[in-house]
Amino acid sequence: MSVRQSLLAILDQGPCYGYQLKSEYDRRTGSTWPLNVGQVYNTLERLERDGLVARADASEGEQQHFQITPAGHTEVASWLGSPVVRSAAARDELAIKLAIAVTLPGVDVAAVIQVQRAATLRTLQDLTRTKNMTDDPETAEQLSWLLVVDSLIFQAEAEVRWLDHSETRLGRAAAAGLAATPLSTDIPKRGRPAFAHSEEQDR
Amino acid sequence: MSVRQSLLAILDQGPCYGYQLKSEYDRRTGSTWPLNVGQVYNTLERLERDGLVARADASEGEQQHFQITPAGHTEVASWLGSPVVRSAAARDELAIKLAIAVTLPGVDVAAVIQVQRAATLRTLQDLTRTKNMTDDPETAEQLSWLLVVDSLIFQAEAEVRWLDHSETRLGRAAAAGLAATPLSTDIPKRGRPAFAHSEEQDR
DNA sequence: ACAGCCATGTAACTTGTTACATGATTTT
DNA sequence: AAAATCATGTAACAAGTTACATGGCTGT
Repeated sequence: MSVRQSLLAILDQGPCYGYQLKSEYDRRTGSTWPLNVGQVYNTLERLERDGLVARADASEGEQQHFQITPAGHTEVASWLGSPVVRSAAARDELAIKLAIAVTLPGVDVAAVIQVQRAATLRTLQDLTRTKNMTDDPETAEQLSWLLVVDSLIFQAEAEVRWLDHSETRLGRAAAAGLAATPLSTDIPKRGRPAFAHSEEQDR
Repeated sequence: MSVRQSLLAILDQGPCYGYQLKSEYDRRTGSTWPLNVGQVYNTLERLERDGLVARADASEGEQQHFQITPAGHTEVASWLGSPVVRSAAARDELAIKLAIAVTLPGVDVAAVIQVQRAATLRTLQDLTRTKNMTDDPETAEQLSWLLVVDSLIFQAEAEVRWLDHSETRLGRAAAAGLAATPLSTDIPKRGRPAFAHSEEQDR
């Protein structure tokens, strides 16, 4: 939803045409998450469909300007006024991955953690290096770009901490003789073996 | 991609039928990110289309078992063997939101930060309370669930820290007289005013 | 009998994303 | 003249998500 909402928020500043919106977006969020131009036009079409923006009728050969509608304005205000809920909806791919890996027999979870940590540390280094190049921002765009980089750094640091934490937790669990579970064993109501090479049949 | 990959990884343990996959997924990742059953069947169909799983021919009235193909097995190994890259692709909705908000004139960024922090702190409290209920895990599922909760806690903490950090940074910027930029002002090459009520025309 | 879970699917839809075609204008 | 940038779109597709229909089985 962030592309859609961002473009709408920019449009709340005044009418824009497609290409302009793309450059505005780039100017404001930097090159971290590049935006394909085509997506702008798609998004605009969908925003128009939902009644949040409207085409300003251009007088012949003029660029197609889009302007926000009252409903769109309300939407932007609501977006800016309400927090982003991260736990719900947006699945954390890494958390899920590790959660799955832990429950899977025969998977070297320690290795998974190690690979991830190495990658994240490398990312962290790159980010820090990049950031040091432009501290002390002079424009609002530089400032917002800096905030994005900060965010990535904070997140990456938290990720590393979590990986360390998980590693020790897993060590303790292994020491306690806790092993991963194969498919559907708990409460074998109708005792479904699930494995093809399993002996008994469940029906 | 996490749902698709997770289901495939579970299938790597042995053949499953649709409903079973859903419960396996739930058992392993807990209730944080619930999975709709319908999605399992959709995902299975797409995995089959991509040649990563195959229908095991059921002998009359039997459940439709799916089994992983060699290609699917390779895919799982590759998934577990390579790190999740977070900075690329996956846009951070909050970071983008704040980055946009900072560059938008007339937006009370401090308020946005405050609302977000309040919400995140509340989430953090809930998570901590939930976690304390089941520390010291006894099964691999409890362990993986705990890791997920830990992950959310670590992330939420990082988020709060980042929000604080951003607040002070914004304070400094405001003190330095740094203001948000209106639409397309930098380098007015062909001097496009962008605002409808603007005086001059650019072409 | 009925409620509730087990089980399988289908259809419709969302946002995000990329590849491609097309032409105008500007710069080199 | 050629290359780069500006500018607008279209078409197709990916993954995620939900609502709905359908039927069997189980426990009360």
